Amino acid sequence: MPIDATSPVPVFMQIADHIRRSVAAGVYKPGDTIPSLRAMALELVVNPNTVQRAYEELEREGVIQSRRGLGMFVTQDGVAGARARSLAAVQAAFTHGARAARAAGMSPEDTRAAFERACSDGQIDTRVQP
Amino acid sequence: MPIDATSPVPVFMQIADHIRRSVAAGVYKPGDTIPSLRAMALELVVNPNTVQRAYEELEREGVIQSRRGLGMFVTQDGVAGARARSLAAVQAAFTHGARAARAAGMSPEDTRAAFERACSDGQIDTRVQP
Amino acid sequence: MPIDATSPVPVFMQIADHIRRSVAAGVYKPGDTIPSLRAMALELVVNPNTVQRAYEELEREGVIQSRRGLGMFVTQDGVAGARARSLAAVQAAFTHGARAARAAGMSPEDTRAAFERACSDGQIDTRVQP
Amino acid sequence: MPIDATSPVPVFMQIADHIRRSVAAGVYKPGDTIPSLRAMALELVVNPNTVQRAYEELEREGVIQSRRGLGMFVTQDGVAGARARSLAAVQAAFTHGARAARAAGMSPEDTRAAFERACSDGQIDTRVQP
DNA sequence: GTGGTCTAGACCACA
DNA sequence: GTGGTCTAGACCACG
Repeated sequence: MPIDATSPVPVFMQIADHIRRSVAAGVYKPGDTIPSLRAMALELVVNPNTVQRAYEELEREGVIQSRRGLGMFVTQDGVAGARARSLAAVQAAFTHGARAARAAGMSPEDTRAAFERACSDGQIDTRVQP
Repeated sequence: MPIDATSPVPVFMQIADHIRRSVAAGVYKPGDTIPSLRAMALELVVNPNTVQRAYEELEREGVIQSRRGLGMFVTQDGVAGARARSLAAVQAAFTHGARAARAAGMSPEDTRAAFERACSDGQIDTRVQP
Repeated sequence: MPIDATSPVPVFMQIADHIRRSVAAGVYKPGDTIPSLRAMALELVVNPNTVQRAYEELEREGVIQSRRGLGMFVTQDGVAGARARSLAAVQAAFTHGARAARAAGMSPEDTRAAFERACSDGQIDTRVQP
Repeated sequence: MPIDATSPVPVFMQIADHIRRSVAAGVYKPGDTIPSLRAMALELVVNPNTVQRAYEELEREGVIQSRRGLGMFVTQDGVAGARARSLAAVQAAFTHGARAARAAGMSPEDTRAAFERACSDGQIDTRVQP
């Protein structure tokens, strides 16, 4: 996963978003464990505290559950929530883009063209490496 | 303009984005003045210093030029830059959305549907009131 | 005279400096009048209030004296002060440059070379047009 | 470093100039951190926000790079820029002095003498205390 | 009235 | 501890 440290959106949110999407996509299924705090921190070259905050966030949402000494497990009923939040995030991104396009005076055609371009670019595989 | 204080993207950037888009859309033309620091601050219910930061950014980009005692003026050749940056921002939003959709396991059809929904929602007029 | 509106040094000071130097150089001699407030403002494309502040500054220094309805006159004993202040300003500029050069790790040779270049560039005539 | 609050050049610019020169001189090398916002603010008896503005400017110039929670780091390729800007500033100071000298009617000999005096005065060590 | 700088002090994100 | 954003309110330069 690409972490953008310069982005205004906090790193811990980027991590949480990523896990949430992975759960929504079925990369991690209910009962699976997600990568350990330290493993994740090493992989992303990020402070463990930052990963911790992301995991806390997901636990609060009920997507994962910690079992001391065993790791973080994807819950049975958290998948629906993860899916809902992920779709909402996608919708929010598109809505934001559409509004910005309109505010900038872009024609509907150009806006649609930008979307098509985004779909091609989006083919870049962002799957997690387990 | 709607300012979202809870957004991870700083308020001053939201303001700068807004003005940039307005310039790109031709709401403010070269030679025009944009709303004064204090007027903008009052309208957005934000501290004047925050507006100032936004205006500084735009001045650095060459979109506007300050004249002490007179106001901030849209430059002749800053419009192209404003346009370019605005379009890039739109593209970035769509690309981000598309990537997130793919990462969440959304089908191309659902992704496209989300975009269409965004276009309808985007019709909300976000023009500035001068 | 070239006025730099973007400079951090206030416009009124730039004007005062210029007049002071002109007096020091003998362009305006004791008993002469300097250009009227409005003439100066028109020539420099500056607000009359700004010129006024410059003239006030010079009057406070004793370089000029206003005679109502007649204009601003260079005083007999103000010339020495104008000269002293102008020389001090020159000295200050060089000292500032020398310190900056040293702080930037420039060699004495390079520093001297920069000065020589400045002398060549300085030949640009900056005399007032009466 | 001496901060002159009465100078027409803003304090934050004085700070940025100082750091830029230090980087140009090799006091801070690529990969080094410069003093923290708060440390600098304490040392200069200045508000942290003021230091921040200076650091922002340097980051925009590419001289330093911020890492949240870690500090501000001198970049690999920002040193050249810092050097170039610093030399340009020295040149500007000398040119300004030379022009002022000429406008004040100083002889080339006196001008040169003023420069020599500046060089002696400039020996004052303005290195930062880390 | 305009923009520009500075301070004091708050809260947040990150290590 | 680090940097980053925001507020409230001050003073200055300019028109």
